[in-house]
Amino acid sequence: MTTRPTLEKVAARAGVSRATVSRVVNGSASVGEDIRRAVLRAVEELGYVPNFAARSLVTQRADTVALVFSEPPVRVFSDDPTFAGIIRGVSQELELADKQLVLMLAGSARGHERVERYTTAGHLDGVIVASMHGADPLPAVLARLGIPVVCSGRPITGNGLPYVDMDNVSGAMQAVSHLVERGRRRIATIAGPPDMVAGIDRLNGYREVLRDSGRRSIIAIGDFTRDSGALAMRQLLDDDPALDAVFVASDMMAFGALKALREAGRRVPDDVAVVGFDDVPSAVYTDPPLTTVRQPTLRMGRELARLLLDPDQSAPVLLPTELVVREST
Amino acid sequence: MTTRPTLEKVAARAGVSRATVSRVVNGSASVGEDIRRAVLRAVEELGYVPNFAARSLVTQRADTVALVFSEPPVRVFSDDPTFAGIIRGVSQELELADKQLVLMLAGSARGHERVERYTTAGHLDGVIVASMHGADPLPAVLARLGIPVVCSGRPITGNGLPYVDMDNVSGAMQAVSHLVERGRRRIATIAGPPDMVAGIDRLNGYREVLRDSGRRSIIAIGDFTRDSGALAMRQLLDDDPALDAVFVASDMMAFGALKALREAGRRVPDDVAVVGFDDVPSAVYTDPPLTTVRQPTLRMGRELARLLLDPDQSAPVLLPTELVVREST
DNA sequence: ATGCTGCCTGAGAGCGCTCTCACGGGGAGG
DNA sequence: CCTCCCCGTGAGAGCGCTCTCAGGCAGCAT
Repeated sequence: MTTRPTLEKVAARAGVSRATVSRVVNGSASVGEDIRRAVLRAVEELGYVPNFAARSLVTQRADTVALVFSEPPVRVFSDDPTFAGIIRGVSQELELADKQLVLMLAGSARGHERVERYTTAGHLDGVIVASMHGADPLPAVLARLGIPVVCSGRPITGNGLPYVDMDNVSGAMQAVSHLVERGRRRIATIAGPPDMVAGIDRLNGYREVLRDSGRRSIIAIGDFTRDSGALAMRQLLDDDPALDAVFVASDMMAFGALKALREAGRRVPDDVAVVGFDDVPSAVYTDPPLTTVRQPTLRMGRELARLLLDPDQSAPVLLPTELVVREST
Repeated sequence: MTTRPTLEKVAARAGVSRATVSRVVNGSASVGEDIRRAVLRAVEELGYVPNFAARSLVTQRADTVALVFSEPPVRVFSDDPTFAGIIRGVSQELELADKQLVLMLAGSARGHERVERYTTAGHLDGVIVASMHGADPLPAVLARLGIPVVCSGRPITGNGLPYVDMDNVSGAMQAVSHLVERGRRRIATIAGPPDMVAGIDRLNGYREVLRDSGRRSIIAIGDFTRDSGALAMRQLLDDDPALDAVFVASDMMAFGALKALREAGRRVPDDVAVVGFDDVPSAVYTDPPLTTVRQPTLRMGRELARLLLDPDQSAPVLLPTELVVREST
């Protein structure tokens, strides 16, 4: 038990050479059927499992991919389920390719450096970078290390790397158009962080529809958290007490907004209609259930993994979003 | 860029032997100060980073620890923030020890097998097993492989392995006592899965207080998800329409229960008082804000990592829980 | 029967690192 | 001034695996 069997041992047991065992284990063709069987039996009997480090040393591969969140850990692993879907999707797809996923948080400069070292040390043969703020240099740095990199969300400054993104603009437009169709006159928005693509694009979608429908925009900014949503809602109510609708750029913030509205004595949707973005599971459980824009997070994860694994596909992927109408509008 | 510098290269550049460079890189004592400096300069100039596979091959260490969830991925990475806290805690502590964390899902038999192979292949030098159902054989199997294993949550059948657990019994007792003190007469519970320690212990706590206070118990079972909470609440209302309080074994289920209560026209807390368990962030955002039992998830993660890393500590750790009173009671 | 082609197998050289062991030289003690 | 010791350094042997290369043998054509 203490010491694991090596290729050598298996070879001895099967009465063949190391090379042959290696061939069998790696599923190489051209091994005599009887010999193959003998080897497999020896492997079975000894409970042989190839040593990863030894293999990796010679193949220069690690069969491991990292999903890096360029974000303080609080948000990623708090309870924003957007990340959860992505993680699961990536994980599923990677499993099919028999690769292992490791999650890394790189919210700080130290974090960036850790990821870099980890990559350089040869732990990884691919990296997915998610939730970037501003012009995050990390993806480009990693790519320069000679390793495949894909981005989750369009990089704010095109870095030429492949990426997968949600169609945020269209989603926002659907949401706001819906509010317009419902006859709302004063439609505000709680936007996401101005240094994140999801924040920017959703705000642009809002602006566009508002402009086309001849309404004026009423804007507050949040950072995608519940607390910031509540805060922004209070500001909005101060700015324009007569607003009758609000498009919130994330469900988490919408939950905060709902609470602020409740505390301000406004009824939803009677006084103020609310639309969120993300369609997290708990959107069904709010009072009232939240109208929101669904985005395919699981699929995003899968596409990210696929893009990373497929060497000759590098075109960006844009995933559709869809309005889900519930009782908050 | 294509080919990373090796120890050899650094040695050549610094005009010393490989052994010496290795000593410097690994912080060994007894290297002349001037030579050490020369080596460090060479390392710097060449951007040398030790190859992980080569090192691991000889040291037999991987400097990597896995956190495996013996649970279908849906729950772990949905939006139950209990896991999030644990993950962050483990991650923090591991970072201090300069080890990398990898997350593995092992909800299926295939998953178990994957984790086993991964461990045997030498990827890991420690495993934390979380959210076990029933008499999960995984921890013991892994331990038999000769690798440190700790369990998150007391194993349902003592397997002799070190573990960290929340004081679920006491938490439940606090919650139910609180309900009793509030003068509630018919106190029901929505229990967790009967094959999970958290489910069992919380139910026991409930039972104990109820018995002592001469009330009869009214029980429904859920699986810690929102949907199951809603379902269980409806059952409870059927069973005893006159119930005036419910202790719910998880916040997620409590959210479901709140919704079911709302739909049944019951006011909270006027008609029915509700206490949850976990104190997830969104517990503040429900209507009304949820009274619940807080558990130190971050700390749990840290303790798990500490227990794993410290070879000569194997005593179980029991973490305190604390009632947080809000408006739902 | 002999030569040749082609397929299967084995031998052996590393991959980049750590670590043991031996060695050289300087300081202290005789 | 010589010997002993110890400290700092280098040489070299692997860790377990993959992969190239060459050798052997069967089968076919001549």
